[in-house]
Amino acid sequence: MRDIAQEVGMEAASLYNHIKSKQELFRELLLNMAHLFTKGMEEINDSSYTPIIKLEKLISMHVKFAVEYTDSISLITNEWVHLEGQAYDQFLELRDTYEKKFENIIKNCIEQGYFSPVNTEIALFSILSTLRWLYSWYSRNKNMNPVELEKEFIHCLLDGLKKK
Amino acid sequence: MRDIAQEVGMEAASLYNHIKSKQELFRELLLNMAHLFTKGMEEINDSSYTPIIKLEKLISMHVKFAVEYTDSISLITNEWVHLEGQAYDQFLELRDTYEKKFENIIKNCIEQGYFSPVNTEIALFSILSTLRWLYSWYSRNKNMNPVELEKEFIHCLLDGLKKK
DNA sequence: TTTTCTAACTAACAATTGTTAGTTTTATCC
DNA sequence: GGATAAAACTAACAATTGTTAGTTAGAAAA
Repeated sequence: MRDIAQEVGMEAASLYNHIKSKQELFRELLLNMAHLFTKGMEEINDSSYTPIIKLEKLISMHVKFAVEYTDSISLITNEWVHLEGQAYDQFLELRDTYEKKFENIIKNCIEQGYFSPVNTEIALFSILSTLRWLYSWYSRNKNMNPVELEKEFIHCLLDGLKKK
Repeated sequence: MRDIAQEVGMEAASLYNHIKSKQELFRELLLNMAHLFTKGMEEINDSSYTPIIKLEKLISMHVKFAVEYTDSISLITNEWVHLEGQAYDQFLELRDTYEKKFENIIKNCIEQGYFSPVNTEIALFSILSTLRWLYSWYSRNKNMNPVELEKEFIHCLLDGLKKK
């Protein structure tokens, strides 16, 4: 809290005029970010695009967030375990439904003949790991061009799954 | 330290008969794990296998470590930033040369016509992210069969890169 | 048995942590 | 200009942290 206070130019105690506790601040940051992902997923999932285009739009969203909210993404990726009480449960539920929807889109790609039949759980895991760690590679390598990045990802993550 | 002491059945102060400091213990755990990876990489890289087989062996190593040393892998993946002084520098150097060698093997795959020409930096990043996060999916899903896992990974991570 | 050494113990330290109580400053509105 | 509210401040608290000093138990060596 003293570090945060210094960063915004006040004493640690003064922060408590604006927040109720450190946990509240942390929870707010994390759940806001989680809801951003949830909202993005819903918009994409409810659209009428083909499942492949949906995947491309999801990848695009992850790249955008990694570049735009690098710090928050670092938080949500690494520190969510420190959420307490019902915030922890709520986060896990948001994450779970996000992943389920993501996997369903992959399943649709297979059903509709775009992808060859693969283990969707592993495909999901592979894609999500890459997207979730993107922020850390991006902060090591700020000269990566986001647009280029997005294009390469769509190629690299999806083309391998496509039917020949 | 009190938690660790309880886990091994003694008082926190007694730990200091065995270690010099918390940092030393932490450093020991982390750098040992880092050297395991380095050693594995060297053995594979110095072998006379084709670059594709080398990649398969690397994947196999990551899967094995994720299953065998789940906790240490969690440490090395998430907590390395808390290394101090020269241990920090040493870790970064080990990681850097590991990644460079990994990328070189991918480049060899392209040069020797196994892979279609891709951005090797992004391919490396994608593969490594997946392998590094494997431990966390494995601890969520202990019923994953390591042998099956390895096979699926080799398929999922490499086949997408191969020439048709 | 006596000595020695290892590894546990108790008690306490200093530093750091999130937080609260009470006070003063700053801006806003009548 | 005086009242009011918001937001900063100082000072301190209680809890937790890594660690040290000094002591004691237990096994091995003499």
